Amino acid sequence: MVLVSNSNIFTSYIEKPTMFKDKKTLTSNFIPLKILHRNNEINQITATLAPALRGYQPNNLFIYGTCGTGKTVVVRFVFSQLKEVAKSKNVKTLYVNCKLKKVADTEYRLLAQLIKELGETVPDTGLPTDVLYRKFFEKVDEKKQTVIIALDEIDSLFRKVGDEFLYNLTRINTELKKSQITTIGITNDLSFRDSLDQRVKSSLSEEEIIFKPYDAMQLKDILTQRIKQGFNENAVSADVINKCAALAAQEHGDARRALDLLRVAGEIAERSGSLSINENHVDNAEEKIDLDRVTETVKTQPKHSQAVLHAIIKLNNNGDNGHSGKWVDSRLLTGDVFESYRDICSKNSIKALTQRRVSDLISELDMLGIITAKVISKGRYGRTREITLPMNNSALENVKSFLTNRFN
DNA sequence: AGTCCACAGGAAGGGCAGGCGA
DNA sequence: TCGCCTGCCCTTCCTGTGGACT
Repeated sequence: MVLVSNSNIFTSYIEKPTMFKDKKTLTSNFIPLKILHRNNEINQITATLAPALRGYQPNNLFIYGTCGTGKTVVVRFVFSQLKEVAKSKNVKTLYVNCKLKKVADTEYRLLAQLIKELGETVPDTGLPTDVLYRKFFEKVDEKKQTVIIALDEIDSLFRKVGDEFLYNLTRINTELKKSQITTIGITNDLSFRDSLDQRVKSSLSEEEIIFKPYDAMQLKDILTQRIKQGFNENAVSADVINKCAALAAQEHGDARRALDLLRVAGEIAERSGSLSINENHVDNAEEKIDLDRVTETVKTQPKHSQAVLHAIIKLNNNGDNGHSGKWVDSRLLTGDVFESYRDICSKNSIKALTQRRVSDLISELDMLGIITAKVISKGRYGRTREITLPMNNSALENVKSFLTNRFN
């Protein structure tokens, strides 16, 4: 073995000048001291939760708003403020993201997570759910207190396990002797409320707040605020801020997207040896974010999902769906994808799943945004899904080369 | 108006891995 | 060790569906 140099391989990285002052301020989970353009929403949530400080039970609250409209950051900000004042007032706040896989994506895991937040641990599996409910009740009811639970991305848990857990949570107060619980549901899905059971709907939506998307000017303000904390002076020009804000405004006023663009553009610029960001870096960042998202999602999918996607890409490439029926066109349909998938499985000595299961895998790929699958009817030639690939060329090439290496 | 197709998608349940308490 | 519980992934069985065709 030959040592190239005596100095540590990371020395040059540490010594290199950087444009970042504090990179964590450019991430979406950073809570700034002042939240811009959300005064009304903060005031409404504060007014809803304030009775807890006088020992009354606050109303349950439902918060709606598309991605990156500040719902989570506002709730966490209000919680942090509440905690400051409520130190001796027996108010406890719990925040759980129901979309976090293996953390709170089932009724059992959600309860386990809530119990953990209250300072006790339960096994990851093995206990009956009613035992967990009892443990949770006991822990909450240990002393006179108001517990406020924020359930972020509550719709994804609902889709998986139904609304029984919401019903239980909203009815829990009748079981408690000393304490009381308030639930805050947070969701991106504006139609979610309609899918709830009437009894859950009425008790959970005692108060409702809708977060509107940010416009380009508001996004500019938010970026400017974060740039002051996150970047050195002169690292980001006004043109770059405008561009990031405009791109994110096109994406339904998504502040998270704007911050990601800025941070990734900064990383790209720094790697190319620059100490400031230009508009090209932002373009590259936009492409990189999409590319990373798609390829990372594909790489983490189970083997059969990857095989289904491989089948779709292969058929899409051929421009020929291979079906021989009367209905002749170039659209990809479930039946053709299933045939191609079976072919891939047999070539790779994998036991193929049933069409019913493959149908679910296609739905899952659709939900992840990797493909789009629309149910169509072809009259007497049946009902099926029409599948298309919305990926851009570079993402498609990346995914294709990964899947070609993986399967024969 | 009735028939027919090719699925979609709901419901029920099997099999497996893993934890807990007796 | 055993019985019972869980989550997860999957199959089997079934009903429902929209629109072209007869």
